[in-house]
Amino acid sequence: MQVTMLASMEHKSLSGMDCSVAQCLEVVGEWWSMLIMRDAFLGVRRFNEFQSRLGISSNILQRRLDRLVETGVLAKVRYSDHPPRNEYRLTNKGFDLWPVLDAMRQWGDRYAAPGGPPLLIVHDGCGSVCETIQVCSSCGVSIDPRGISVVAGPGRSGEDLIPKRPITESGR
Amino acid sequence: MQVTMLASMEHKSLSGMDCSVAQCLEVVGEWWSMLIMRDAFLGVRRFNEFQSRLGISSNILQRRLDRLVETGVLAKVRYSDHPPRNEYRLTNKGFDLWPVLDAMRQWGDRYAAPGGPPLLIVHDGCGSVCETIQVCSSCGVSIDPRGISVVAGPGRSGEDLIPKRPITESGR
DNA sequence: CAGAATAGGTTCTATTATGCAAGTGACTAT
DNA sequence: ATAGTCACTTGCATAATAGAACCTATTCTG
Repeated sequence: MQVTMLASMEHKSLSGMDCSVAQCLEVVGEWWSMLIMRDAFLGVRRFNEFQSRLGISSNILQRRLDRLVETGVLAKVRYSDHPPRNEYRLTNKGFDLWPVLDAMRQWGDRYAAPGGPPLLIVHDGCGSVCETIQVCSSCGVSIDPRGISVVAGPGRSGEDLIPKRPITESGR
Repeated sequence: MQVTMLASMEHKSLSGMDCSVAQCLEVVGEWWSMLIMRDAFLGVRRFNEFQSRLGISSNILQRRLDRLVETGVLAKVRYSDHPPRNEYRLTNKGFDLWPVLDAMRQWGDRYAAPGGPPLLIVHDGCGSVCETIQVCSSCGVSIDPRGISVVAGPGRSGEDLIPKRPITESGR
């Protein structure tokens, strides 16, 4: 699998990595990136607003925003020329990170929210507070790792695949 | 929102943080953690196997494994007493991180896999290569951020919520 | 018009984490 | 007896981070 470096630790790229999870981490795996994206989904756009909500130092925020723009998940949009002012908005590529963020939110709600979930999601379509469940795109049935098999795709040799076997401590 | 620190950077905890995404990142937000979990889902169990697949140094691997055990997503299971040998298996809590990993994989496949997806998922139930889609747990319809509203839950005051507005550069 | 405030940064330094290499202890295989 | 494996642990140089101060342009306030 040849991972050499995780998420580009401020620039060492792991280009050759043939794993999509690692590719995703290269974009949003740095220390504050995911929280910046979360705030972007909540409607935050401006430097100062990110900074005050996150409590991050401005130099780090600047580097993260620059990198998120560079990798194409945020776009720097000028909204005033006269004091030169920019805001950061999600691109479509950034918007598509929603399932990742949503999955993290649900996991955190379940395992690390003793006072109940901090945020609730209301599905406008049906009007109810809901969770997100994962279903198979072919048959629409709910899926989890126990009901799937992993095979090598076009982007990899498959030599390093381990034969299917129980993966949890309880032997599932 | 009061984030003070992202993912515990090797131990500074951000205890008071009322955001489930941040809570999740505190467990798997460190540099190699998510890739270790990915390998665990692929069936990797032993120290040496993680090390050789990831190309990570042994001291860092040790610290990551210890932390993943400490936070309860991996379990250290003794499989030999006589040379004392342990392996690391997913707990149920770790197993439930699957949607996060899967979402990252799909995003990476879409935006960072020029040679095609490195791995394909076959749904054993229907036998076809498939993707995962997210649907509303109430009505079963596919959802994305445009069709939902966010409201404060029991775990938060809601004061810092931003009124719903377009979040992408294209004004959606 | 002077002075304070705001937005969006940049620069500096101390602290902290990482990567690499080497070493340890308990065995096992030859 | 010697070499090798597995699961760690330690030390050290390097790199990334946090925190604070500083900077520039512009607007607001008195």
